[in-house]
Amino acid sequence: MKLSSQAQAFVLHFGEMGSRWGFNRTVGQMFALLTIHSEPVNADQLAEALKISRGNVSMGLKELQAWRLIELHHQPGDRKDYFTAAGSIWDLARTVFEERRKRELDPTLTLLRQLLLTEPRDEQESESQKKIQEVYSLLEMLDQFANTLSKLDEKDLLKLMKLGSGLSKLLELKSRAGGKKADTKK
Amino acid sequence: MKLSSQAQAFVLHFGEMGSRWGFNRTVGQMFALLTIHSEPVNADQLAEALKISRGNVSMGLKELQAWRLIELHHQPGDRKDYFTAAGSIWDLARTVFEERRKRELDPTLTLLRQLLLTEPRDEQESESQKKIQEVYSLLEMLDQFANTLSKLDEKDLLKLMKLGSGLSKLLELKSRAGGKKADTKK
DNA sequence: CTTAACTTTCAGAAATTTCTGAAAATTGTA
DNA sequence: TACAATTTTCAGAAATTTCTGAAAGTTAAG
Repeated sequence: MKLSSQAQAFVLHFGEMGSRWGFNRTVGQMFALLTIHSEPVNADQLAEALKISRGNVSMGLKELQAWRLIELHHQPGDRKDYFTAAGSIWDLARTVFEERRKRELDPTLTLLRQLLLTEPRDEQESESQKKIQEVYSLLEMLDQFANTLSKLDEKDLLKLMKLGSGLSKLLELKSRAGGKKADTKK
Repeated sequence: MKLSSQAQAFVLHFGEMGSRWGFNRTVGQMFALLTIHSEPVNADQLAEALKISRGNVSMGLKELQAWRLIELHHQPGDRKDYFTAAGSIWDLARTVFEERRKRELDPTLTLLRQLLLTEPRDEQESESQKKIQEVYSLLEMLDQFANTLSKLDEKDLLKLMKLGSGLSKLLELKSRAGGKKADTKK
């Protein structure tokens, strides 16, 4: 479990960025390590490579499993648990995207939906309600869009992301061609 | 500065979600408050409404300004600084999106670019390099795509997000129509 | 220039999050 | 069943982040 200096830098950086991506430093490091290292790695190796306690590794692995970012394996004749990143870089990015949508959008949508149920009692509340409705509509749409993106297969997703300025042209094209809902819009 | 119970719930929730969205609790609350409250608000009012110290408000405002999420105003005959959310809900969402891209993607792209410059010294390093390249390619593409989305005008963005399953059909359409780069792909 | 109104700063306190390591629990083997 | 290998748990310690409030800084008006 000796890391090249490149790998080392990669791992440390993912640790630092971790909190911005939704996990803590050591979880970020563990994820990065399992991502660049294609061979399965066990908990002791992680603890040694990252210089963290065995207990911390155990908690981190649990969290990465909750994110569905790692997979458990077994080596014949070895009772230890071995882990690898769950799939290709592409698969991992997709999973992170989906999990983040769930964690960042869903709870808010649920709350806002609930707030919109209660009738405003006065002018003041009516004003708030209106803003809440706006926020809700936007986040709801964003959530649906994220969902649509998640469902695209790799080929289409790649095509879409590579469009660049072609995207607005394509959207234009759609209007002219008269997309299914083009004439339904209010 | 009395908040309706709806507004109150909204503000508290944004405080709790704050950390997942890239800012701390009180900054999240301040942002939420300025978002539902259309009238300009001054620092003392924020401190009172959120029950936090004046110093904390000052720091939070500074951070929200760094995010470009609030605007400074002045009331005639009043020396205090007043703030409002910077634009419509739509504008705000766009800004959050752009700022997050900058904070979450750019530093990593910079590091990976740098790691890719050094020649691998052995088989081990060559393996790491390969993975780093894959991660880089994906994040670079994602960054470009986010950039493209940021540049779309509101009309097109709305159209795109509302496509739903129509999106893959549209992409299909593009292939058949023979997009500019369709035959250039390796 | 002086003063009063207001804002910012920042050292230390408080709150929160993360980490350790020893003990408890689990699991496979004989 | 007994035991040794391994993993998980979790109380308290350590590290980090956030918050307070008093002092310093800034600015406009007289």
